[in-house]
Amino acid sequence: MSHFGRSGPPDIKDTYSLLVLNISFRTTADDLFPLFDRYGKVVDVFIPRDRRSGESRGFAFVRYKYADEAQKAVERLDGKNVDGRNIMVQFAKYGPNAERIHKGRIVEAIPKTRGRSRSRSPRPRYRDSYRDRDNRRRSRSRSRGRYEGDRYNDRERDYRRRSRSRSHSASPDYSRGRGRDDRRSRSVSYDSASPARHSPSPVRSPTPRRSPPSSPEKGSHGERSPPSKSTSPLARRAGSRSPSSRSLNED
DNA sequence: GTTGAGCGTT
Repeated sequence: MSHFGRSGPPDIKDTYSLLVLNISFRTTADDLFPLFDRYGKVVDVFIPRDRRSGESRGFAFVRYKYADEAQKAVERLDGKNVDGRNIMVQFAKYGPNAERIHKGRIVEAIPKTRGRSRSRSPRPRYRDSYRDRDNRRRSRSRSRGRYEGDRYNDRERDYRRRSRSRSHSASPDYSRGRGRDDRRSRSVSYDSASPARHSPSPVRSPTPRRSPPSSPEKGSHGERSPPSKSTSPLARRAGSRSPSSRSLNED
């Protein structure tokens, strides 16, 4: 998708991959191509997108044919304002298929047994990601500023907290105050939506009449028979009559 | 309609 050929990478033998970060979510490969093509021969422009949502993840990969052109593009386009966001262009460090990249150039895949006991210094085995990339991709965005630890595991949250202390400045007082305010604000919203504005007790369901909060009921009818063991007066009455084929006709 | 550190597809 979003690249020239629809059969994966066209030709990655001597191309130089550039990683473009901090681009807008609306920026597409077609928008980046003319911008990067001005500084050299762009072989391919690819923007990883989410499979479920289909939206861009906010970064792109631009492949140049020559290193000097790629280097020039990095220096020229790094920090350039594109679509309202200043992009960050740098050489890619990792490859799509575990290829080794030397200064952005795809050298070769990781060999199995070759020169293992050479005089080469033992580089760290843990390169970085490739094992948690799916994890952090799930919590890609927009769930970080409000509710944390709601459905994410503790290890995931801890991982993000420690690793992303970059522009994160929060004090316990601020966090506590905001949480309290937020909670109260939400409660007010619910009361406002209720037909009866009176809420004698801040806890308990605001409508203890006949419809639980689980039923998205707005008016008077539209209540199907609950599939569970709900013993609502209405449901029980209907069930007592015709539990099989009358509920559809009844209104 | 939202979000914002990072490293990629048939």
